[in-house]
Amino acid sequence: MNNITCIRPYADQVLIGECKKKLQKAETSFNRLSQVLSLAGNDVRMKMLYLLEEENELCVCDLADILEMTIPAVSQHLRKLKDGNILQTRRSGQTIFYSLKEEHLEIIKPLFEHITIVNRKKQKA
Amino acid sequence: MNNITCIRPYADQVLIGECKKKLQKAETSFNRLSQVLSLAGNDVRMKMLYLLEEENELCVCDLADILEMTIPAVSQHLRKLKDGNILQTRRSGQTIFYSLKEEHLEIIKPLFEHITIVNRKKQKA
DNA sequence: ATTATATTTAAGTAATTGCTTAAATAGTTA
DNA sequence: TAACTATTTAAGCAATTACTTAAATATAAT
Repeated sequence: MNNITCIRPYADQVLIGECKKKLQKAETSFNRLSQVLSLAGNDVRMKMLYLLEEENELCVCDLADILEMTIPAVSQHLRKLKDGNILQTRRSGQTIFYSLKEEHLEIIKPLFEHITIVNRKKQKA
Repeated sequence: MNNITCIRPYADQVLIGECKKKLQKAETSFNRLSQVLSLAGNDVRMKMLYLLEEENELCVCDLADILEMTIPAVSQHLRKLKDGNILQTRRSGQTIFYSLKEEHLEIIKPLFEHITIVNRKKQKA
């Protein structure tokens, strides 16, 4: 029962109490936000989201070709994004097209502004 | 050698090529972004960032009290955020204060706009 | 020096992640 | 119906995550 709280006497209990209250009040927001970010916080899924933003919709095969990944691997990432209400699907025959969904778009979209397309000139040493 | 690529003949090779190129050019951005987001995409760390945004700086003990977590647990989260260049430290005696760092602030800060402090009246049913 | 406080580090562990390969679904075409 | 294409699902596994407890550092106070 040692590491659980701090013992320092000068702790600002008022501050701590207020902070706790703030967290409590926004509990739902934190859950939602961190859940969306944990989905976007993966290299592959980040790329998927970016591609879908650019191309509007893509099928599983397209994404597998572009990302040079296995179909099941791609499918499983897409499933997560769909479960997280970030993507939606449209079926056309046997092809399933994925696209960004409205729901969490206001979180996702601004992130793309931080993607800088760098035209680097690779120099062979 | 079956699941690796799609076999469909109607694949738009031009589109796929262009998409690949886009990804390549922004490779560094994707890495940086998804790395920052993976750090923020955790309930505890999201709360830490929010608290530091609100209070400017807090010590490890404060955060442990507020989050009702063990000191080492808090310390280890803080370390990750510091390693990711999201936080910085200031020492005052034996106390170490953590605060948000400039570097990735333009990614982190807009996220807090999605944290709504709801003053919900809990109704007992 | 000794003791106390604040923090970090390390070792261990259960749970989660992201892939792999193989099998199951589902719609299409012959 | 049978064969084919697109996708999902399932099982297995190595790597990572987030915690726990115990020990190590480092500064401060006696």
